[in-house]
Amino acid sequence: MARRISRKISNSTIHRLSIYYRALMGLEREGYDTISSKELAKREKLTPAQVRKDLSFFGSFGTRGLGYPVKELKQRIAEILGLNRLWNVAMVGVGNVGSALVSYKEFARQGFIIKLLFDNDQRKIGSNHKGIIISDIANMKSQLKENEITIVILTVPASAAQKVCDDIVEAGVKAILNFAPVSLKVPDDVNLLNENMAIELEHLSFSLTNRNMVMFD
Amino acid sequence: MARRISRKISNSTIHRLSIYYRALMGLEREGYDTISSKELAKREKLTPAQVRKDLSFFGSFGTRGLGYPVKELKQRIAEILGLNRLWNVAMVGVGNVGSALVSYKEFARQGFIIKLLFDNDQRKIGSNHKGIIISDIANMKSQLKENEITIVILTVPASAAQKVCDDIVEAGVKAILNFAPVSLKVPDDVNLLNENMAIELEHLSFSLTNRNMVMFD
DNA sequence: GAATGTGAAGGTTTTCACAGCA
DNA sequence: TGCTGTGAAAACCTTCACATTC
Repeated sequence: MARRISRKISNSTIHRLSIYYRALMGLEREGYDTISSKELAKREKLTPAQVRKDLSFFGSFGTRGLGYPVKELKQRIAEILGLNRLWNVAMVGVGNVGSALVSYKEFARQGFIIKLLFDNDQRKIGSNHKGIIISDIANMKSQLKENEITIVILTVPASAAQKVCDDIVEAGVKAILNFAPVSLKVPDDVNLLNENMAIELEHLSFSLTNRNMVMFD
Repeated sequence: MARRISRKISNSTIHRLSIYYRALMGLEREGYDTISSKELAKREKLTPAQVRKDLSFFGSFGTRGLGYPVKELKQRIAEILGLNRLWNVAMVGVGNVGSALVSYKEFARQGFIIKLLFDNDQRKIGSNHKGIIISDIANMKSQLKENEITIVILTVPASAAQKVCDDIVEAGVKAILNFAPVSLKVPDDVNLLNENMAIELEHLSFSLTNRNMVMFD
């Protein structure tokens, strides 16, 4: 029986779990059977203690003196992250970003299956995009329910995002990945994550601009 | 004269600066002249103390009893983030993700101008993509230098990423936004940020899977 | 009165360091 | 011996609370 998690796991730990998972996929391909926290940390530019602490929240997967079994640890992290199953995903807004993400291989590889596409542009509705017919956003609510969609990727313009988001919430969806550059209001039981690629670039421009942080006064 | 920053600013603070910046753009459009930390925090689901503390690292921009002047604060944050100028950006790898990002409006709006596109696919090289000719990746190093590119967005397949990254570093570029799902090695003076949209989805699937975190043993 | 700016307190995350086990 | 697992310490980040200013 899977052990329940008894404390709040930090976002950083969850994020690193995804990083370990990818590293383990690579290690498996490279033929490793076991991996030490030291080596795993080195590859991902973390500390060995960090790796061990992160994993220890979920159980004891390693062997003292040896390290962690690559295949089993990978499988165990997949379980923790919920990747040992398929997730029905819908994409709302099939513009630039949306249409690129439909064919983003990394999603399908981890079990995120894009089942439905929605847009409000009459020219797009009914057309086939990478094997999926684009539906009218007017029918979204019922279709999200019928198709048991559990995750929505929101890629509509900022101005439309809150209204569309409200409909998604009303359809009972509890997880939204929002690409619109706007802060959305959702009930407490809905998981909303914001993704904004411009913000990452801004982080880079900050670093370049403030390259020499010198003591001044 | 711009005050130099005397301590290490945390990544979370930098990230929130981008959030404040977007909020201030909205407030300006809505006609606000001043905004209190309380109101700004409410809009972005933060605490007033957090807002004030973040801003205080960079100076005193507010007026006691009144709040912060929207226009000036926005301008000041733009300076801090390095958004009061243009950045020459190159995109390396014009596949699904890359080609979508070329027309991502949010980049140009913040001054990130995509000047060059590179790919290694002979069928793509020479073709015009949204007004930019796709160049042969074989000529990348010299062209990055000639065009004074300061930021590179890397959207090549994982298997090619490290080699391409090495060339980018050799061309003297100090900031890379990497979309390949692989951990890249760069020298200490190069700013590397990883962006992986699947990891965000995995965070959501973790939350859905571990929805009821119950004390157990 | 209202809201900033900021030391100090409180909380969270990371790192240390070592006991315990293969 | 080598490496995990983990309390305790250290570092870091957020919130509190209040003196200060408009």
